[in-house]
Amino acid sequence: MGTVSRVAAKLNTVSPETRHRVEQAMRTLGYVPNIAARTMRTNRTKIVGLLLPDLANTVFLLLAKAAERLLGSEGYTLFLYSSERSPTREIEFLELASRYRMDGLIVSLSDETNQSVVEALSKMECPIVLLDRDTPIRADVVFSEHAEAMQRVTAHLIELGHRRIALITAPLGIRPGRERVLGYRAALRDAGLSIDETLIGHDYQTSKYGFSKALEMLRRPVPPTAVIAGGDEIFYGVLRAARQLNLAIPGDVSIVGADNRMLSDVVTPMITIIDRDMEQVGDTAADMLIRRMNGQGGEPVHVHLPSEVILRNSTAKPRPDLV
Amino acid sequence: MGTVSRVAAKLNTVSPETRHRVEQAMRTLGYVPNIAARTMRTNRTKIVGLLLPDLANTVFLLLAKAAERLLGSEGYTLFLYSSERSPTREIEFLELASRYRMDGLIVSLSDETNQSVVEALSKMECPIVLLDRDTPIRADVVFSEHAEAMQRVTAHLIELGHRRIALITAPLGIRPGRERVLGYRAALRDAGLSIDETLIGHDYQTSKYGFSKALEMLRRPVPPTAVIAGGDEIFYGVLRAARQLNLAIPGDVSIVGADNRMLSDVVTPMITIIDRDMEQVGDTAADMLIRRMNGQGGEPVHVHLPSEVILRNSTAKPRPDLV
DNA sequence: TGCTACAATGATGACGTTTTCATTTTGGGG
DNA sequence: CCCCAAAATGAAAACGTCATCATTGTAGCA
Repeated sequence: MGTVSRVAAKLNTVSPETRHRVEQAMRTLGYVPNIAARTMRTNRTKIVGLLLPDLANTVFLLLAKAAERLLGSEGYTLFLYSSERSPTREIEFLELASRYRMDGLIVSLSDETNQSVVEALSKMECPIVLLDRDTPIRADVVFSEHAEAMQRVTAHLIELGHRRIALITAPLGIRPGRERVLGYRAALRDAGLSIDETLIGHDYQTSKYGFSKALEMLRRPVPPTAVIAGGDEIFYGVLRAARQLNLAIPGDVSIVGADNRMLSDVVTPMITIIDRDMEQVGDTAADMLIRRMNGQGGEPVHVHLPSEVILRNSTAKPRPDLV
Repeated sequence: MGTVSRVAAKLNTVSPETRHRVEQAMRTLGYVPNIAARTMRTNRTKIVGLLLPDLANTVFLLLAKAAERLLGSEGYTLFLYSSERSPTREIEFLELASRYRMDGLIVSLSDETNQSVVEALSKMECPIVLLDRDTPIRADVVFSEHAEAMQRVTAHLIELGHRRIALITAPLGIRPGRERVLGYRAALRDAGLSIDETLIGHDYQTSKYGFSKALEMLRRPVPPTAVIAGGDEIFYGVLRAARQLNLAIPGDVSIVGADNRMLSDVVTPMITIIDRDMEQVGDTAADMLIRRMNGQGGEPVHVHLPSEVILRNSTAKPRPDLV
């Protein structure tokens, strides 16, 4: 009977006595509401999909945790999916979201220039919040600030006396990669230094690439005296390369990492990093999405969140004989 | 009409011509099947839930990836959930699984002695595969071997000349904690060494605990010459403690880690670890679950998978003055 | 007491799929 | 050329919930 539904929905159009009776019965019968049936009737699943490039990345986990907390308080369940940086898997995820009729999506693309992904994304029916990507899609976006922090930390290295500073970061196909290169160039330009293009790497966002690129650079006859790693994986790779070459940090080479507080804490010495508050990113994205799922209309909203440079022991003056 | 369903289900009771017509129409109308409706009719969601204690743990991610691959090939979607080692969240997950009518579950409990979790688990209707836990629940289980590998690595340290070997591992409320302590004790016993209970820690499975416990032990007037970390987080903590005290590895203290290949690769020096093939664990669990979901009956199956000791540079003879 | 107004509850249909059953069409053999 | 078997297709019911509408019960007021 419809009354059961009224009890479940906690409406107040049911007498206390009846409510009690129904609740009693639900317990003894082990009644569990059938979400599929509810979904068919209401067209809402109370599921929000979160698409991430990579789950091994602690940065994204902080974000996911924060988003889950906020969405959970509104009765939503978070569905976590990792694309492994594969556009094919990104499209598969969107397919999944359509079929299961998810109520909303938070999406971090692995390549914002990929046409088919962007097209599939723009065809979605549910509200979407994008993470840190420039696309023509009409959707809310949470941007992280990269250029300015990169400019600051590069300037800091220059001030310490570094002249050959390497930057290894994500491809230019995603905004963070582009922005970081921009900030880096700006700092060098401001200092009146020429830019050695061979000291900039932005081919892949993997630990392997960070490793091999850093290795190649640091083995040159005239190696860089500092290496800036943009992004978690590359950071790992750069650290491995430094160790492989038995380079002391910061004695032989200064290193700047990104995001990964856990790793940068455990490595000797503690690493200077560019950090951002991923919980804030998660909270912001979830909040924007909840509003949209509640039917709030209006133009797409763009939020910009700051990054922070945390100076620690991995950056110091270069050895005079290396400069 | 029912024919559409026949086309979607790829049954061969439909003429090629009609099939083509229907597929054409589906494309032009942008038809996406409604899983909720299908679920209501068939009582299957094609969703498998994976409950993990922690997503930051790379060990579990390898497992999840492997399971997802195998389940995906059978048309299942993996729903990932982290309990954050909270029994409350574990029960919430089971609630979720019931409401959404998931087809099967793979579950790693944070405390197998928790009555309400075990009870909730035993009330579930769908097939369940447990990961490495001893419970009275009638379900398939994938066990990892811990005791024997721990015994081997402890014996190795004894052979190198260590006499005060610390073990910091997971609580005895989960099988890996118990088994590791067993193996450790067995090795000491076999060598005829007495066991210093103050060198065994098994209170929490957190980085913080590993850090503070290792710090306390290593600061003693007569500190251990080797520390074995059982589990990922504790491993992190032990490394941080060693760094904080400026202890050289393995000069001042030998260290044995667990599971985390990524971390043990990047830290100087490379760390001796107890390792296991988590992809195999994931594959095995997924395979067992798929069989059950296909209706295969029979007694619960228990599978035991091996662990491996990988000797690297973090274990060496203790300094003579320390022994 | 009798009427109205409102609260509480019962009955019913619709959501989109699958499946079963009935009907129509097709093709082959007598 | 006709009939029957088999293949193809159409029609209809059911899954569990929620929302709408109709009905019953109750209390308040004249």
